[in-house]
Amino acid sequence: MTTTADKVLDYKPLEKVVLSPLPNQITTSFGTSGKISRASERGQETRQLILEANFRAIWKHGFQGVRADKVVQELGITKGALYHYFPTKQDLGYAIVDELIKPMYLKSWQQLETAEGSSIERLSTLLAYLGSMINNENVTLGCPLNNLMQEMSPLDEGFRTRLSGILTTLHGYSKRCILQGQAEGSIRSTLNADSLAWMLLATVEGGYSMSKTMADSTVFGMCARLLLKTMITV
Amino acid sequence: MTTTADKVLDYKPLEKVVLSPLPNQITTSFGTSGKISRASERGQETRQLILEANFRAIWKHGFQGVRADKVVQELGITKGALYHYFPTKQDLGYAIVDELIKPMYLKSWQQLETAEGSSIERLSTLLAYLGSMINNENVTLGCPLNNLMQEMSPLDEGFRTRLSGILTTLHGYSKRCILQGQAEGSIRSTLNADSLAWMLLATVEGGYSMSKTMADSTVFGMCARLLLKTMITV
DNA sequence: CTTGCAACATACCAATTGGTATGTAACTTT
DNA sequence: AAAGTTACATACCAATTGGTATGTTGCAAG
Repeated sequence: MTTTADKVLDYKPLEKVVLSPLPNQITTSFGTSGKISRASERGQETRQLILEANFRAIWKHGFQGVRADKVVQELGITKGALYHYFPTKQDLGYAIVDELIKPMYLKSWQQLETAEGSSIERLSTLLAYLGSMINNENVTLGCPLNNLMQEMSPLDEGFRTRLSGILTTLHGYSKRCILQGQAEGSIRSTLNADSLAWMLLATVEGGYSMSKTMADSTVFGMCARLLLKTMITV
Repeated sequence: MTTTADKVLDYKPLEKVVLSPLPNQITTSFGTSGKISRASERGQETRQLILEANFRAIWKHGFQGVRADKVVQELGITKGALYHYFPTKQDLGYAIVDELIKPMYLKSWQQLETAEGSSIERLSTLLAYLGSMINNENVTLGCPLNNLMQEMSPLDEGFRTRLSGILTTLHGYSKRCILQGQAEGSIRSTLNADSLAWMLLATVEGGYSMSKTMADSTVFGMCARLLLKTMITV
């Protein structure tokens, strides 16, 4: 017997975005002024390399655990370049959140508003997509957003407000999708949309967390599938 | 209109355990041999002080972020004592997991098996209890277990196996409680108990995570209340 | 064509790590 | 009461941190 939730969670992957190495779609749009010098062009490339390499390092070691100069050394870049673009480690961290993590997550979750299909189908597609990002190599790395939230929220208000801003946006996408689903009749309307949106986020992030520590990518799928099932009108 | 889930989540707090400072119930049972020397008694006290102070520091700063010798210095204890009891920082970390975190969580979640009332009532009591642990001072600190999972799982297999062991036990408590609830008829039996137990854990840890970064203790409550509501037989 | 500035490279640095080596007082065992 | 052990305190240490200070090189505008 396959239920609606099962069917709806059958893989319908979006364009495959591999997290490591980073999607190269995510590049800062620079040179909007029209005139781009060779030097500054190469400069922005270097800056981007530094950002992405440190993103990956933070993903594994945490912000505090990362030694930014060692990370860039492996790119053949020296401390000079690093501190040329990012005056402090904190600035580097903020830039990684603003320029890599934020667009990455907004892009994925925005599909809840822009993609085709019913609300529940869009939710299903998103969850399937998020689940498909987990593989055996990165399962213990978890969710970069969640990792950073856990580590930095109590330590640095600049990080916390940036990250809570991302969450608020994702919550907004989710809530509107849920409300629409309830209007359509595909999502149980007895469930408060605002709370359900938070629960969605909590279950997704918690699911990543469980998979990470259990080193078992299937746990996330179990949580996601069941979450959908409990939302669908009976 | 108050639903079953609302009613069942009305605070029915267990004995109030304040996390900071740590519950003094949680002390290693030493001296079971009957003969307790003065020196070793005082020694175990010192050891316990070191453990608890570092637990609190790790809760906020993460394992990597903690400087164990500075932590004990604030207790008037020196490095000598610290390295006398814990040969390395890693040993200290493992001891904190084994002797503080593990018993703390097992004790709370075991109520799912030992407490009175129906399964759904016990679940509700647990969630209310877990929610009651969050206050304005510690909301951005989050859940000590979740924090450590996030930080250390990819970095140290010893940490990961210890933490996954705790999760497995909590999952067991949850699953058995859910199965019993399904037999009783209070929990929707169309939901797979194993998956639901993982989703319960994910939503709880994810809820802590959301509350932490949003710096808003009410988010956890929203997730918990809705989770219960989706489990209850309609 | 030269002056200026961006884009790095190299060398250096104080403070901080996680620890070790060694001493000593108190207590325990024989 | 001598000898050994536990429970610390103090002083020291190499490696690492997050940076800074000072070059150097190449493009680009005036």
